[in-house]
Order: sequence, then C-alpha cells, then structure tokens
Amino acid sequence: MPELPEVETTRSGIEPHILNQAISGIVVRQPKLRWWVPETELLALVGQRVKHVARRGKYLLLEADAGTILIHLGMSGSLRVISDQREPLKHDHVDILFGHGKLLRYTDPRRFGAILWQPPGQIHERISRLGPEPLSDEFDVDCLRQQCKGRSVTIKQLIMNSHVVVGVGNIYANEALFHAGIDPRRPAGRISAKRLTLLVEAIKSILMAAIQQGGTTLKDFVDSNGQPGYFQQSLSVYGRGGKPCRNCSRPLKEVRLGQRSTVFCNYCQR
DNA sequence: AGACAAGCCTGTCCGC
DNA sequence: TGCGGACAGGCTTGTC
Repeated sequence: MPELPEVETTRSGIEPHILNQAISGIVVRQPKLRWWVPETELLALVGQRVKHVARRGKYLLLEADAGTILIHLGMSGSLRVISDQREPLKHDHVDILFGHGKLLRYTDPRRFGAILWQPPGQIHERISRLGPEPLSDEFDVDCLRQQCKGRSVTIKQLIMNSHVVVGVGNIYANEALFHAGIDPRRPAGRISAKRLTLLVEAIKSILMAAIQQGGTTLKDFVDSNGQPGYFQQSLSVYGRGGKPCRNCSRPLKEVRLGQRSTVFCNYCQR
C-alpha cells in the first residue's frame, strides 16, 4: 500500500522520464476506478508537454498548460515507465503515451486509486482542503496542537486524518506513535505539547528515512517490476502484534482503532 | 471457503 | 436548528 514515501519515490522516479515530454496519447482500458476516469477531459493534454511532476499528499500531479492530471495510487496502485509496447496485463488500466516512445502505465488491481482532472487555474476539491505536508515547516507542534485541541478522537486516528496532516497512513501512524512513546488510543486533546513535539519529530524522521530507503530500492522506474522495497525495512510495531517490543521485549498489543489494526507496546507507550 | 487487509470518501447520528 | 465531530459502511481483490 503506497504511503507518502512510496508516492514521493514514484514521483521522483518517473519525473526524469516524462518531464518536458509531449503526451502523444492516453489509453483508458478500465475507467472504473474509485471515481470514473474522465477520459474526455484527459485527452485535452494530447500534444502538450508535462511541465511539472508534483505531489500533494498521496496525489501525484502531472501538470500541463491545458490542465493537470491527478493520480492517486489507492492501496494497490503503481505507476511505471515502460519503454516498449508490451502487452498490458489485466490490471493495467491506463497508459499515458509520450512522443519519445515511452509510456506511463497505471496499474491497480483493487481499483481503490483514482485518476482525476483539474482544469488550469483550479484546485481540485479532492486536494483543496488537505492538511499540511508532514515534511514542511508548516507542520509543527503548534499546528498539531491546534488540531488536537478539544478533540476526543484517538491520536492515531487524528494523525491519519488527511485534513490534519497528509500522507500518514496506518503503517507510519503506528510507527510514529511507537517512536514518540504515545499510546495510540489516547484522546488527541489530552496530550501535552512536549509529547506532541516528539510526535511531530517522529512523523518527520520516519517519513524521511522511508523516502531515502525508497529512493535506493526503487530508483529504476523503467521496465522494473515496480515492486516497492520499503516493506522490508525494519518496522518496530506494524505487523508485529504479539511479538516482543524492540525496546522492552514485552509482547506488543494489537487492537482496532477506526477499523484499523493498531499495534503498540502497552508499557513503552503511554 | 471466507475473513481480512488497505486509503479515504460518504452518509448518518450525536450532542452542543 | 445548525454544525462539527465521531464513526460505520463501502468500494475491490489478492492472500492467507
């Protein structure tokens, strides 16, 4: 499941292949993603060059003069640059063809992802009300305190809310809370500023480390299998319910918060 | 075989 | 009554 580090790695991986390249065609084989793929609007980009390859939260933005394509990878989506006309497989839903012969292929078995259209000068509804980027200076302890104030929702659910901060999915929410020593079940409004500072730092450092790792494991975006490698990184708690805490060796506890699996150390996290 | 996992949007309900 | 917050439900399919 792509979280922010993987989306950023995808962005930096495809950028050198498609930046300033002219789009020569767009093929939609399966328009039924999370939302219907706006094929007609997308075709406005044929003949145009990609001027920016950006990211906002977990959305990738391919910007041209006539508009911007927004791509969300959902939980099983991936993008690859293909250098020959190999046969599309079952879950290869969309191709963006380029004049230099390469193509960008969108694959998504579960179709939780999305491809959206943003007209020039507009900001799509899906990204217009997102919270700050976790790695930006805008996301600091004051920002998080403001969001926590008076909220009874658990801190884990709060940091996973994209209106609070973008890009923190289940894996990194679990990991960040472990590193900050905060019990994920704790109501957001009842955490000291000091501990929220630790949480902000944990979120930033874990995401940065994951991006660096993604960068080394995923650097070849042409003709690669596209399988992300960051899962293999040593995670402290995610997927380790019942296993010993890496800090105190007591068994990690697993509960469900907001219908999500939540793993933590009942002793180290308060 | 059937439960489960995931991101994240939408709808509903609750209390102030 | 209106509003935000909390939370359940739904989408999908590969994997266990």
